[in-house]
Amino acid sequence: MPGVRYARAPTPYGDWWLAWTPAGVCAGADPGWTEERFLAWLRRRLGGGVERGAAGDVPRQIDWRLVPPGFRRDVLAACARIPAGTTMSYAELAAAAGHPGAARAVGSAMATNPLPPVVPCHRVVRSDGRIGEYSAGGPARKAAMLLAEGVEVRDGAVRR
DNA sequence: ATACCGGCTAGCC
DNA sequence: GGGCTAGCCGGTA
Repeated sequence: MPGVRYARAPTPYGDWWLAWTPAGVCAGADPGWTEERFLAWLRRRLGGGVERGAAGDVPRQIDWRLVPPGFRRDVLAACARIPAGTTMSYAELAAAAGHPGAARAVGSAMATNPLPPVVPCHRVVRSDGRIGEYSAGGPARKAAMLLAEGVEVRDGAVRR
């Protein structure tokens, strides 16, 4: 799959690894990943033809090629519409995505989000306000990211 | 089919 | 508030 570029690019949460095609951003990985790890991860999913690009060339659009249509795409697309500085519970996101009652499965979909932090799965928290888990760096990073965009986080929970 | 498993939840102490 | 539980849904082996 030629035409895939990647770079360590600035985000509101620091420099993250991002990958893109002419169609849009298709993958992301947290700052803790080494370049080798991200590259290997990209090649396994997109094939060869992945090359380093310029951080300034990252498109704004999202390229959903790594998210198969269906439940996961529905949920991640709905997640992408959560405004910065706000949060939604797993149950609310399930309903917003057209799958009421699937809160538990939404957690699993977030856990396999291939494009953090572009698809802001860090804005999805538990119904009781507790921060919940975060695959791309753990709950502490999730809390820091929320704080960075103005969400009040106290004792591992957000205001509800 | 069938049996787990996991970024959850509501209900009940 | 805390802790525990059965129930929940979609993914994967």
